[in-house]
Amino acid sequence: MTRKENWNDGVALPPGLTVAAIRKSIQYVEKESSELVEIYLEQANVFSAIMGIFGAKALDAFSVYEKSKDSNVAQQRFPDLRRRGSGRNPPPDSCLESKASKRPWALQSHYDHAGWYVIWRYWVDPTMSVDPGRSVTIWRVEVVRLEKNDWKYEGSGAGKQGGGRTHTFGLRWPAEKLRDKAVYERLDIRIQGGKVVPANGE
DNA sequence: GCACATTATGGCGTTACTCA
DNA sequence: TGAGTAACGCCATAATGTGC
Repeated sequence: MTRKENWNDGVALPPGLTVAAIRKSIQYVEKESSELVEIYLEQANVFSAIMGIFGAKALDAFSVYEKSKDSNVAQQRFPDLRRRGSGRNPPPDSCLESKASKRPWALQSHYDHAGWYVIWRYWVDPTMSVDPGRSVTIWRVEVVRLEKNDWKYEGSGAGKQGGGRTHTFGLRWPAEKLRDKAVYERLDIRIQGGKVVPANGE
């Protein structure tokens, strides 16, 4: 493998989560999602949701975190994952949320739950120029413990008068909060002009 | 003044629950 | 049983803020 990558041992991980589990998860998500790029081209938001789901699925398989046994909860309630044996209403330290985004820093959610978050930053490369045979590349993975007040309410103009998105919560100062939380980082991909691009000359 | 990050606001998708 | 509501999953872009 020729990819240039960096693993940062200094990032705090939630109890029981290992770097090995994250490594396997990255491989799994990249492989599975590469086969679904058509969805990205069709509708990016749906693809991104699927990326998050793949992330949760991988961590369920490779770590001590697991999806809720109650399928209703697993499908739509916080958290995506909980530590094995942490019970029905796990404390924030045992909650793990899997999120995927193609944006460099920003993080949006529909809820302001406290807990651990794993963020899969991905890049879609239909020409497969960065990784031959692979059209989806995870270029950074952040692991961070967030509190309720790290989230800022972002209102919505949607209402009786007309459409719009439903309200969201956005992470305050994402770049500052996440800068040193990257447990994994590709060195041959960087942020330029607020966009993700392959580094020149690689 | 430029480059970049952040904020605000526009959009779309699914599924489950509640209640008339 | 069907409509409305609420919960979840996101992206894009223009305007504004900030640091060099």
